[in-house]
Amino acid sequence: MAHNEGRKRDEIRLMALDAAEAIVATEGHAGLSARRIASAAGCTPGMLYLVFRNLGDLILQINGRTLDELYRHLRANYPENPQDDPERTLKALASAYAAYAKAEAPRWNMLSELTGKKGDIVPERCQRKLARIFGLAEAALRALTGDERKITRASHVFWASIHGICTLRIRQHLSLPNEECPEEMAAMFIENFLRGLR
Amino acid sequence: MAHNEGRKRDEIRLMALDAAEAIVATEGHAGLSARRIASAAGCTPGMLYLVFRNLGDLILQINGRTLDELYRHLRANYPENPQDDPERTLKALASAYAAYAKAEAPRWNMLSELTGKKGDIVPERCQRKLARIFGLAEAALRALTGDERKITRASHVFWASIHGICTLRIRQHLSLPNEECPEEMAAMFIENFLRGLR
DNA sequence: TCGATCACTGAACAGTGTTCAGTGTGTTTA
DNA sequence: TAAACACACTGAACACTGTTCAGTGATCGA
Repeated sequence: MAHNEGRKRDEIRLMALDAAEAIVATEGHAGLSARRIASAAGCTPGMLYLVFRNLGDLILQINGRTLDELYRHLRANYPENPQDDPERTLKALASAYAAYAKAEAPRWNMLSELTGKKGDIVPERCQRKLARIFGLAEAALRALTGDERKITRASHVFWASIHGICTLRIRQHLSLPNEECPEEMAAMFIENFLRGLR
Repeated sequence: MAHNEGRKRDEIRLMALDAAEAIVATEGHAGLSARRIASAAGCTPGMLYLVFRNLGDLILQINGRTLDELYRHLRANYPENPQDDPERTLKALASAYAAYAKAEAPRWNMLSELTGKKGDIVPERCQRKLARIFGLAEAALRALTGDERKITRASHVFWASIHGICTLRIRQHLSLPNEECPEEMAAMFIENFLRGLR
């Protein structure tokens, strides 16, 4: 029993995460509720609390899977030799990021909302998933300088900017003219930022 | 009566907004609730719904006041002749923005969360408040080129990046090394972005 | 003073996250 | 085989949430 227990719990965990992701995909983050997740996953609300610390924990685990999916998506559009043409590489990353954010808007939005409501720092596991994504830009930037600290900082600036640009457009804080799509803004950022770095 | 009505309603509106802002400042966005706002503002929950369409509307109005406050804060650290030294101007804006975001973190966070939950587009009034803030950067960028479209796009990129950088740090998605403060990241961004533009 | 009006109330509704006494099944022991 | 135990699981209950609206009571004009 003791060793079955773990397996069953993990099955429920996965069923709940799948169910929750499906709800988020169709109704957005607001559609999530313990009772709805439980009924979609074929279990009771109480059971969720044997598997997750609370709903925030469940959302955090979805975010973890989103980061995995995002990484796979970025890798799929990643050149073989990122250092050969850093500008091309960064543009490819930005473009793939924007495409993912647009296609999976509710999931992507959830990454920023509720990232550990109260003092709950982002767990180490997620930090590592993020570091892996950051690393994709670092590899390209390494072609420009040997200064590792500069590379790290530049990749932080790069991702923060790309994320900011997508936020501006996709959450529609603004009604910008149509030609101001994330890709064009990202292109302007990358071209000038890299020209400055060189 | 009919003309008193308006005044009283507006008084209640202001009391409610003040009360809600106080709650947000001490307990964050999660501390807001119709009953708590009402009791702090000295009215009943039902009354809030005579003054606001719903809580989202109330939050939107707080966001409007936050944008006003932010604009005043940015103006206070704005050089007389922004075009004389664009880099200095943009750095001052970024620094002031980061300082505000840090000092008023809960209010600032609310700007991104819940920006019109469901199809509620950001109202025109807020759009104009935002445009006014964007304009501060545009004035500095005008020293570099006469192409108005380029200026507009560059200011969008500028604000998106600065916002992204602050998001990265203040929401603590990441445990970056301590020396990676928003100011330093913003400085790297501005220096290279401007060097590229010139 | 009477009547009408209407601003305002607060109980009620349908939902929320979360807990935990109780149930029923499965396993181990005598 | 029968009894005792263990424990995974349930779902009713608690204290909240946003929102509504029938009813109340004060204010105003006649």
